[in-house]
Amino acid sequence: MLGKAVLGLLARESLSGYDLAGKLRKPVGFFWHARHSQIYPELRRLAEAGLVSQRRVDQTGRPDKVVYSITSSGLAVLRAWLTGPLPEASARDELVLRAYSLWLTDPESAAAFMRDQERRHRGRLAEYEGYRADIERSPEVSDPGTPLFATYATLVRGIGYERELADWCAWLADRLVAAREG
Amino acid sequence: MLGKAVLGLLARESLSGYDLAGKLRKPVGFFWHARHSQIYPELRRLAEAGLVSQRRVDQTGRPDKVVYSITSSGLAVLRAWLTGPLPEASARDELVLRAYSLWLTDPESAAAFMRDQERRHRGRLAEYEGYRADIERSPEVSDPGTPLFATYATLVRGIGYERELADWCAWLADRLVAAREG
DNA sequence: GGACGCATGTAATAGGTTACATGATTAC
DNA sequence: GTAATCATGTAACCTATTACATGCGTCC
Repeated sequence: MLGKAVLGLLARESLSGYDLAGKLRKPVGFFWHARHSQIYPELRRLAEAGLVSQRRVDQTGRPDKVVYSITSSGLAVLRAWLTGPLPEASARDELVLRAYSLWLTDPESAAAFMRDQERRHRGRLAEYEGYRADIERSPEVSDPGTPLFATYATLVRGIGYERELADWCAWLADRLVAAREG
Repeated sequence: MLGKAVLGLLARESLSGYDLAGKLRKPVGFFWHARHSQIYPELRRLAEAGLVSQRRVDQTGRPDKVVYSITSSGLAVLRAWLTGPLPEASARDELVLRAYSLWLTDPESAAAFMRDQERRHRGRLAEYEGYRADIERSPEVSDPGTPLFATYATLVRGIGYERELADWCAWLADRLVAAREG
């Protein structure tokens, strides 16, 4: 899976391991991330499998680097994966897991906690809305053949996700205290 | 994290490892799952830490079993965790990762794929709506001090999640083909 | 001289999946 | 007999996180 994330980035532009690590620090497509300690070994594997090629780039004023490019065989692998069978997603969410045991705490603390989480996700939502305002100015967002279209699609998902989550936090916080008063 | 899921279940009722594995086969609270190979070692760790106690139950007509109960110290750990600091959730979603590279495929295949995913999530949504109809009949859902309240909260999150995801799939599929026609 | 960014790696540990393994009882 | 459910475990493998490690160049 990490390999596909890396190939997806390299299909857009050639990058060094360092650049890839930078992009994958914040989740790519808002739903995948990785650290450099994972990326360098993965690049070696991809290179050994012939899915990426490497090119040494000598630099002055900063350390030399190795730039990776996707190969035609890498592109083929990526394309085949895109619309292939998708295994059951195993959703894991610590926040919801906590909610499952929230009946053990006093409703006030629980509501305060959920309000705090709501704030967090509203913040991320606002950030994403900002990206959207920017990205929508480009006419390319309407063209499914452009990377920007795909980035936009993942951004819209990110916005929907954060909004739904924030709304749920608010709903739960309300319900926790409403029961007290009602 | 798995330990908290197990404690959360044992806070509701005492269970054997087998029972726990059964409950965790389908995600508990709709957002956490595990397999028996993970659960048995975890129970041993929890027992060693004094967070659960074990009791041998002899059975006739079926194999004997070991039933685990949460201890007061286990309850304390669970309560402390509930509203404690929540580390940044690292969202990982293969479907959205694929969307990030969907510009590489022809829009028709991509749209068909997304429609298929939409169907999948609408199905799960319908299933969850069914649970909700059932659960809402009980007056306990309004009482934050009951496990049912907490279960209901996670169910509502599951419904929101699936609906948002299905809507996004439909939106993306529309946009992929709309561009062709428009 | 020290902090920061560029650039790349390895090692230890933790978490999770798949597969291997056993053995009892019940239902067909 | 044979498949399914109850019941419990281990081992190999893969993935991911945290920490350790190095070294260059620039900016203050």
